[in-house]
Amino acid sequence: MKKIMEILEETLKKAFAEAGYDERYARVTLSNRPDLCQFQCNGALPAAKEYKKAPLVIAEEIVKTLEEDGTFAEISAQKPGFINMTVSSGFLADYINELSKDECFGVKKAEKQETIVIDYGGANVAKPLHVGHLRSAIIGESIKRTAKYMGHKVIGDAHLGDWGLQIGLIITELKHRQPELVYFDENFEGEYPAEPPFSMADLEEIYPYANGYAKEHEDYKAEAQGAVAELQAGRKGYLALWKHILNVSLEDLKKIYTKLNVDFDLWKKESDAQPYIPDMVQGMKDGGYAYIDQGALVVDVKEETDKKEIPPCMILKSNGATLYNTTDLATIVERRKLFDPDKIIYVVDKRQGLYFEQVFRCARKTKIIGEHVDLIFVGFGTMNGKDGKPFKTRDGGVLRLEKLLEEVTEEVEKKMADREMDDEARKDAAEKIALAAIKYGDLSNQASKDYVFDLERFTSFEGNTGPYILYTIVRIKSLLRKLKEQGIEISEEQRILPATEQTQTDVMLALARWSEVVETAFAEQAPHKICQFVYELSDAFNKFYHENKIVTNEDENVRASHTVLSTQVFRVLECAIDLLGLESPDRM
RNA sequence: GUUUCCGUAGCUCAGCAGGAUAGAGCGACCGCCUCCUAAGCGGUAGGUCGGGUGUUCGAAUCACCUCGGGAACGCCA
Repeated sequence: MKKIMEILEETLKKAFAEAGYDERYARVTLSNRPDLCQFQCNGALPAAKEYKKAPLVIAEEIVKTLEEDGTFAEISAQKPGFINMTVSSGFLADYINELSKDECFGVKKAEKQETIVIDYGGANVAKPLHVGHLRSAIIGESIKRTAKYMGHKVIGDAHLGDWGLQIGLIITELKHRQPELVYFDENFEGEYPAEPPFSMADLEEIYPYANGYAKEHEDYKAEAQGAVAELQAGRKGYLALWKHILNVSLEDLKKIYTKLNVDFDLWKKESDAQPYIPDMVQGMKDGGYAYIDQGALVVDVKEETDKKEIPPCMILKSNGATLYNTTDLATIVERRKLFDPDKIIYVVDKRQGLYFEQVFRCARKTKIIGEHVDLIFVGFGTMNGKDGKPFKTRDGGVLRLEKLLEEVTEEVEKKMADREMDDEARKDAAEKIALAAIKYGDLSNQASKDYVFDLERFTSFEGNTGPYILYTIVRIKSLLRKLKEQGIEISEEQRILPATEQTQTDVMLALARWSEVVETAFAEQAPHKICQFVYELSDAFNKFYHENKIVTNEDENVRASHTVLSTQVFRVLECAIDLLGLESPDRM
């Protein structure tokens, strides 16, 4: 289905053409003066220059040809040369009724289905998820859902970090603590134990300790790096330990991601790309791209047009070990082989921007990825505390994601204390509201910017927050439930009547924007645009709700019409929050 | 040092393919429940869009400069 603005634009184009002007001037936008009109066209202003006429004269000519058009309740030429348009309530009602029949409420499925890999996990094994992983998960999940909704074939990959220095650190620390373990006996020939020699809790303690220690002790760090190299070279005992670490962590990670309503289609790990490395590296050497510099194997990626110095992309460290770059490049090889994607989207901390630029350039230069494949870096900002500095716990430590969820849920439960609900429903609602508070608080900001995590504000049930959105949905659910209780059935054929007052018109105009919002949110990887829309629609609906009796309306036709309109709002809101990765409770 | 991002109301943020009086929310103040969830709705106050110059009929939006803050800049990921 065409968007409402496309319809208006076509109408205007005809008018421009008829009046002898280029139809490219007929661009229609939302009005920035809603007090005057709903839509506007500013084309007469630039056209004035080309045709050497006063803009207002042009605008008037256009308006004249459209005055009788039933689309508009009002169309007029204003001051410098604006064309102001307000559509007729009949046209709007017809339009919304048509949209209602559409499966996706007007969203056009992509004409060409693309295969898109979205890399948005980045969690490291052996490290508990902390708030730093939150953004990647939340934003990536939303982008993934939006892409799927647009009809693309999307593969969300957790892409766990299981092959880097952190494993070396853990192995080293274990070796120091329990040198007697068979994993460290190079002459050991038997089967390694099936049970891991540590629990997740152990790992959570070991890693930060080892990491801190390595920062202060060069030799210890060197030992850890050596362990990584040995692991990568295939030392059996280390491989066995690595497997244990992986298994223990994976279970924990899956649990928490489930709680976050984040589900990956694929749980690939850095190590999975290892088999692709030898050939890839060989190819880079054979192709004459890679050379040895200061002992390390690198590929130059700087370009003539660069304003800044782009360092070469390192492929192998001077000790022969692979690193992040190697793995990421090999992962591209792997993804190409397994999925032949049209696009790979990386949802990563924006501080890695330069790094990914290097990797992307290297991938293209060495031809491990074709020109037609889009490599997209979606860099997100830092989540800060109220002090404007990176989010920390009160004692300065990193806050575990689980803990954060708990705290927010508790906060919500506190606020729900006076609600009359049974415990199970309350718990369910509190969890959904808490998640909405966190996710909406995050997603409503532009991803690339830092933002302030404010528990008070996010869990507040007022204003532009997740809870407010859920509340709006719950209100509609409640309405529909009431209707059912009273045995009132609304036929599927029931149409929405033309609006008789402003709040209804506003709801309908908001609904009409859905398709455009989803499409831009997808094209720009901008979930915050969905949030903005969701808020505006909720706001419009709450005003409408306040002004109108729906279930209790005396006029049967109006009641039916209002109910259908509410149902459509409900449909769109549910769909929208699903794209954000939220769920609404039945009551709250 | 180089590069880059950001600076919009007291606070948190939208707006930025240039267009009319720059929008929300929170906070402050004032109102609205015999009526479908008041977790709602209405209203008031609050801004030289960091500063400057330029391009333009027109700049929060584009260019340049400047101030302030963050970040990145080969053997971490």
